[in-house]
Amino acid sequence: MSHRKIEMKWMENKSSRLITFSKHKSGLFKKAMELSILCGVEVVVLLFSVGGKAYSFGHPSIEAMTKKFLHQGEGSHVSHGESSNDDDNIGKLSQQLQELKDQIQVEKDKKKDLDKALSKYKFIRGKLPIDNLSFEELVEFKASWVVVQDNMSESNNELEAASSLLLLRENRMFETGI
Amino acid sequence: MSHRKIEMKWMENKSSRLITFSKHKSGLFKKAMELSILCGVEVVVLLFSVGGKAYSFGHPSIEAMTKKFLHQGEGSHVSHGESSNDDDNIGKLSQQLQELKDQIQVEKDKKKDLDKALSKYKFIRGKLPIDNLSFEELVEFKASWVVVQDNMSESNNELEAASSLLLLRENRMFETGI
DNA sequence: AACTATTTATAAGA
DNA sequence: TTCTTATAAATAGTT
Repeated sequence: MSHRKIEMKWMENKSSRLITFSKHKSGLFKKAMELSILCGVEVVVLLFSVGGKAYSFGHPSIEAMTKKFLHQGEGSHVSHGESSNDDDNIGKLSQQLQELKDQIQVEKDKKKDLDKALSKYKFIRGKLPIDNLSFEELVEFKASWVVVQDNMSESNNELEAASSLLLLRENRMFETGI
Repeated sequence: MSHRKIEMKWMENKSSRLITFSKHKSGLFKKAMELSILCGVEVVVLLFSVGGKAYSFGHPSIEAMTKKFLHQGEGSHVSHGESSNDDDNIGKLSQQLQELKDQIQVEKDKKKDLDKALSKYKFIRGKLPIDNLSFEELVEFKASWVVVQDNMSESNNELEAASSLLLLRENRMFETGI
């Protein structure tokens, strides 16, 4: 009895599981790329292993998606009359970004001692009204979370988890598959 | 000559392409779920169609991932001695969040007029040093981006694109497949 | 939506 | 790991 189908449940045998993970990861990424090419869609696949290791696949490339993002709306915008030129806008955006950075730096300094206490903070579901936070509040929450994390462990696992959670929450508006 | 394999390139015929998209999307999500179950990994798949429509799949469920995130570190943290209790920490975090919210609201008010001009801003790759931004700077950039977007179109496409881009940039540290 | 001829993915073995 | 091969799964074109 060999070359048989396997039961759809967690594989307890570690070596088989690792082999299966490797094979299925390749297969999944390949399928993702095929879908992207055939139908002209952008695709992102993220995997988080139990050990916290993360794997990602994106097609088109990160470069291409960055380029698309940076050039979005080009050639299709409506003039408002009071517009300044691109260089001015770049300057203004950079300035705005710098002001936000300055503000967050102030927050960072004020919260220096708090960071340490928070580093072993246990979130209690229900006490923090995270389910009721808007997207914007979540962005802010994440910003504060990043501040809290600053002095923390050598691992980026929590940050990765936070990122995926934030993204998932942002995507509540998405159609969910299966 | 039927039931043959297809060329791996963009399908120009719209109806075939839609059927293929539907079939492959299901297949991809199924493969993602299998990998999650068999190997105990968390998986997220995001699709962005040309029209801007987005589809996502996550396993385990958003609920489960949220729960895991909220309880992360429980039972494994090291005492620091000067810790306060959970309720104090919740209060402090909430306060910190509120302060960040207040600051961003101030920024928002100050930038009210700028928003309009920026709404038709064309990003020029290379002029804005986005490739050199750190993760934290990107979080801040995104926060400012959200502010700018506030008065904008009814569509969430740009926000989705920004989200995926942010996530992709955060994941430069990840192993990239294929 | 369902049906099959084919192609593709992959489990186990080497 | 990488290859091989038997088997299972996915899917392209048809109905």
